[in-house]
Amino acid sequence: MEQEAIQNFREALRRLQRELSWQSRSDAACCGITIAQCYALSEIGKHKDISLVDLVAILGLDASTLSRTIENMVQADLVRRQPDLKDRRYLKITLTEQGKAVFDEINRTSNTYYSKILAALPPGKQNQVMESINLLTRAVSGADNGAYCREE
Amino acid sequence: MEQEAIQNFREALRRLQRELSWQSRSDAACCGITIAQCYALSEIGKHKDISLVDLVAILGLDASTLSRTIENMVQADLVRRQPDLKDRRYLKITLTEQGKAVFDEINRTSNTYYSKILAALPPGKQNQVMESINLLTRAVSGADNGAYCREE
DNA sequence: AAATATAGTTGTATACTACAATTATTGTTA
DNA sequence: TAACAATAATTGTAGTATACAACTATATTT
Repeated sequence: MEQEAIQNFREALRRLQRELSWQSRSDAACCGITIAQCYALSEIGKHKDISLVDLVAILGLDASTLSRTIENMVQADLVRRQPDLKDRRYLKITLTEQGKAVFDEINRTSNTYYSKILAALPPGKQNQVMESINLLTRAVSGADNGAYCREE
Repeated sequence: MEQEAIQNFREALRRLQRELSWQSRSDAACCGITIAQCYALSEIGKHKDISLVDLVAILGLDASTLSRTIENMVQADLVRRQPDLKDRRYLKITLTEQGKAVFDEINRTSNTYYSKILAALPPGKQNQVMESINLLTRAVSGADNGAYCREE
């Protein structure tokens, strides 16, 4: 494979990554919450009722990290924590009314934002870009991450 | 625009973002440095000689944040800080020998990694994906971020 | 020469993150 | 059934990231 093509590919992905992370930061900041909270909130909102350990699996964080994030969100009256009566080791994490409001707000502003991006693409390219994103995601997640590190 | 297409687009981008950020973390972790250091190191390596304020502009961070990151990298013997004799307000930040070694290491493993991703794309789709990434980056950076926030 | 601007550092505060150890609950097995 | 093992969650500890505000040193402008 040509080195130059790889370099370009790498640079292009990094640029995209930077733009997207910038967007994420704005996304959260605009709703008065942090990024970590925004991600957690989105997942909780999608599931209505989720345990900490399941959330950990989705978000790829340590349980202790997420436990504290949730604690902060409880303090901020965004989510509730209730023991699961069927198995009292588990929690049922749910959105409060205010949490739902923020969730809706995020969805609304995000949709507005992403529709703008779609509209900013050259006409007739939306489908191609959409397909490419999915192809790329598959390729990235399928790449052998284990072999990426070298032994020390 | 159809709500569903927007939702799919948003979800797809978030998935991609998650995969990419995971990769970045591995990338850095494999070289024994942090992500923030990895980004800084890459830019310093590309420029050979750069001031803190220029680095701030590229990375989009606060000067105080980056000042401390650089301080840590000096402690780790990855970079050097020298006053610019032409204008003694500026620093010349350069890579040490060890910093160069890490820089090369990052480039080597990154190129290996990205070539794997390219190879994992369906044959004949590489160009389309590459084009799409660039189109997308332009669209994202061009989207009116200022109007994204609502007044409080 | 004084006022202003710029580059960088330091003080302070908050958040994110993970690993290790701990508690409470449930499941397994002897 | 009683001891042991596994699981869910929290807390202790510590490093890093981050930004805003205040500060020092140098350079530019008026």
